[in-house]
Amino acid sequence: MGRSSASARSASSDGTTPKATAGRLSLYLRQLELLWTDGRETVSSSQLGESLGITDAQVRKDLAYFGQFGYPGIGYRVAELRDSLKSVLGTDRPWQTALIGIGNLGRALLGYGGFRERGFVLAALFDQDAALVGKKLHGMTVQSLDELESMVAKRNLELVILAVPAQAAQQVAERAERAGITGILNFAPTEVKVGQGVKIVSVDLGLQLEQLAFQVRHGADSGG
Amino acid sequence: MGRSSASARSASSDGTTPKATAGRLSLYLRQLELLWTDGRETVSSSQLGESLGITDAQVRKDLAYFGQFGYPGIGYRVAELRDSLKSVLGTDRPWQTALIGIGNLGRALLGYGGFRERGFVLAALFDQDAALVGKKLHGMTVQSLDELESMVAKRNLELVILAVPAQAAQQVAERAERAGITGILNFAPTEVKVGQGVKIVSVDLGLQLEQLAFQVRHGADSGG
DNA sequence: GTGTGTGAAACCTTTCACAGCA
DNA sequence: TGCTGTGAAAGGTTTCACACAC
Repeated sequence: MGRSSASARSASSDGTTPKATAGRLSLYLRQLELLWTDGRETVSSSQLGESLGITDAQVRKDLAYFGQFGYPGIGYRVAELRDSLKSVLGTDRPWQTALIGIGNLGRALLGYGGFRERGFVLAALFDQDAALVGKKLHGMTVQSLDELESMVAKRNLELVILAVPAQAAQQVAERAERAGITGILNFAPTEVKVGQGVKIVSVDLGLQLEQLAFQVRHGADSGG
Repeated sequence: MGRSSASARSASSDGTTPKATAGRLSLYLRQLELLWTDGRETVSSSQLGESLGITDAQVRKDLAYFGQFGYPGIGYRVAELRDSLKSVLGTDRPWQTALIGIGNLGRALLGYGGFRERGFVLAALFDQDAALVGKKLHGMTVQSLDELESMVAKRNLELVILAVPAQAAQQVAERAERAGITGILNFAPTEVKVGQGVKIVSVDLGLQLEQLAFQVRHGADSGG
């Protein structure tokens, strides 16, 4: 392929990113942030992969889907690759995000700094419980779900973190979809279906513990 | 292979369960619990897969790794398959579990009913912060990490839910390992390394949002 | 007819190995 | 020398398609 001799070129690829590769990009980025705070200037594919249990060839293949970031004989420039990956992942600009469901988990997520750090701005809080509506948490007022539609417009909300009970999840997700949301991070332990225009990532905490139990029972290699 | 004509036989397979299959077993189980509460007696592989976006052949292959659970012409008996999967996953008996790190996230996990429901018993709470030690939460007293070793013995603790800050995660994980823990569910947004005898499953919440952003940006199919 | 269990084919992912560049 | 980018080989996973059972 034609390579540019100067600085690396990031691209959205041809729309064909292997699923498995996408999942590792975030890991690389997390590691690069760490290297950067440690003052590292460059890193090789084997060094980058080592701490994550990923082979050097795998790292190079993954990155190659998005452009030519490396320098033969040198490796990758930490700051440059970090910025490129942010751009690929879409976190080079902030994402306006709503939190729906202000129960135990919702409140914890509200206090979790990791979202803002990665470019996600919690811009609105919603709950169906009238007893919660109007309460102030972390400088924001909990609103009724009835205000979802108007707030999507007003605050340009794009993503929703769904922390409602399983029985309510599908219904609320559909409402968010109609309101124009494009992505849902679902914490409810149930399958949620939405149209093609909305992406969903689900995190079922109980399910993760179950997976751990399975690995402990059978001697599955976790890669250490 | 030789089949028994009577009821299905569950097995730990030959130790070779495809990684991908293991990840789906929990989904099947979750769906089966739902079907069971709905009063369904039997379910076919296509019905079971449909709601999860999984093909019928895939469902049959996955289940076949662990035995012959199905009845030709009928499908699978819901209650029987549910019990078999619980046995395969190891959640047919309770797992004694400790929660380490009683911050925002830790407290939320403490209030989350999904763990106990699936067979995980929170049997001890630990935190390094002296200001928290001695406090009572959900009927349990927060203990100093110094008591971890004795509590592992006293309460037969097997798993740890690690909800500590990233900087502390590695150190605490090693301590849990030395104490005899066999599995760690890690919520700290960092790589944690332990010996072969300890399994780790990591859940990085920020990373999940990043994956969602990536899917929204590029038009990745989430399977709907 | 319905629906499982399973070889074989198709597809996807990872590893290997090496040309080429600094 | 050190290291990337990448075809080709190896390994794993999913889908197909059908014999067999109820």
